[in-house]
Amino acid sequence: MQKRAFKDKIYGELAAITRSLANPHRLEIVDLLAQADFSVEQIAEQTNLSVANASQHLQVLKAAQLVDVTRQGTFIYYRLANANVFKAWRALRTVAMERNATIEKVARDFRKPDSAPEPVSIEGLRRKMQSGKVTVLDVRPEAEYENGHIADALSIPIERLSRRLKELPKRKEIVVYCRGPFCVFADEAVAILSKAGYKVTRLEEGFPDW
Amino acid sequence: MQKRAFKDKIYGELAAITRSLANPHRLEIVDLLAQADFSVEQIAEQTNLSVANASQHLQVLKAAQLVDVTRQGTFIYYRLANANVFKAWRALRTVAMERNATIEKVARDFRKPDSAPEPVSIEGLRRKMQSGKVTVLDVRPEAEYENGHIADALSIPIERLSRRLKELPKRKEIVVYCRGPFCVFADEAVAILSKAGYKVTRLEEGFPDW
DNA sequence: CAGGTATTCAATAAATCTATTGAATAATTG
DNA sequence: CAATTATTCAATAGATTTATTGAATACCTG
Repeated sequence: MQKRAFKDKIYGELAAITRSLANPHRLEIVDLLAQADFSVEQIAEQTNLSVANASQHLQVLKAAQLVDVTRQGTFIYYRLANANVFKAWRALRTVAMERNATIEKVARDFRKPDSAPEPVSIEGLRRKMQSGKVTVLDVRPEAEYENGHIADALSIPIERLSRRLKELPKRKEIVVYCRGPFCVFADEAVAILSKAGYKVTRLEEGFPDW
Repeated sequence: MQKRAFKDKIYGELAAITRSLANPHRLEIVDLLAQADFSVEQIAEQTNLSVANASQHLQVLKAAQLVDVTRQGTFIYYRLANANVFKAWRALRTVAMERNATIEKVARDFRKPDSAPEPVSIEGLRRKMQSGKVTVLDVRPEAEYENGHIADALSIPIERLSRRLKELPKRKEIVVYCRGPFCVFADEAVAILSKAGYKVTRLEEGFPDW
């Protein structure tokens, strides 16, 4: 094989994999699958896609071998093929957040109305946890918490938070986390909790980053 | 802004940046720019593109803010915007090499005819260097060597290697490196040197990875 | 400022990607 | 086995991406 043909082949394959990620819905799906396994229907619901359309996008990811499937009865569960897929997603996310002013602006504007406090970084949370003066709260759906969570974190899914406030100690500071920097569960939790008089911030990133 | 509109905006921007990488030529350009700055003409030459076409691809990367430019006289030099762009490229490369059997196969087939020895990893080279029994050889063009190289590496651009063999000590093992895992300069060097009786292997990855 | 060189722009046709729709398939339940 | 449910497939129209071509622009040299 000639040198040029070799390179065309290699970069062509590389681009094919990259293209399989280069779509808003598929990126959202990858971000979701970083939490846990989900069925096609669940994925469609979470991402506001029709089931057929979600399925098509999942086929694209599967063809690129970025996701794996397991059948359980009539349900087919999708998951990320491995941790490197998450790392690639995160590397793209990092570049995008850093290079693209729109993303930061949109995120800030979305959160501003709640006059939210500055999010805490992963490093910051580690320090707070070592000093022991913090309650860590996971507001993702229970299944995702069970699939993995920050050690000693409490689980109160966001939609039940208002009714379960009394489970949270009033004295300690609370740090809430959810799926990732683009997940709004933690923002909603911060709004609810600060209104209820808690000292609360959100973790900047999400559990998979942790 | 509604939750769905927020997500559509965020993932849309993310996908736009990902799309700017999702093309074989643009990936090759990013891989090249990881070495040093290059003018449009140089980029076009290295990647076998017409100048106009290379320019268009560079515009796409520039619009995504993945590259920066400097004008020097009539030349315009492009460079990667920062190290995170290289990290994103590498994360994609890692996933692709791991998930896509074609890439490994093509790379192996291309190298096999030379009955090349197994490449050494970055870790492996570090160990060899500590024991001091290795000559490290950089076969990239001189400008790239000058832009940055492995400490104590010799520089002999691949096209001059055959004529400058006497500069290399015969006794020590040689490890050659070049631009990256898809760069064939190191493979050519291994072929030349092993034919000349040297004990030689290539570094699996390239200088930017180091 | 005229001529030359490096780069970008603009227009276009071919190829590829996307969402939608409705039908087909595969496993489970009764 | 028929009915049900979850998922995939197939066809298609509209949108986007790409390479090519030739012209336009920006800067340098003399």
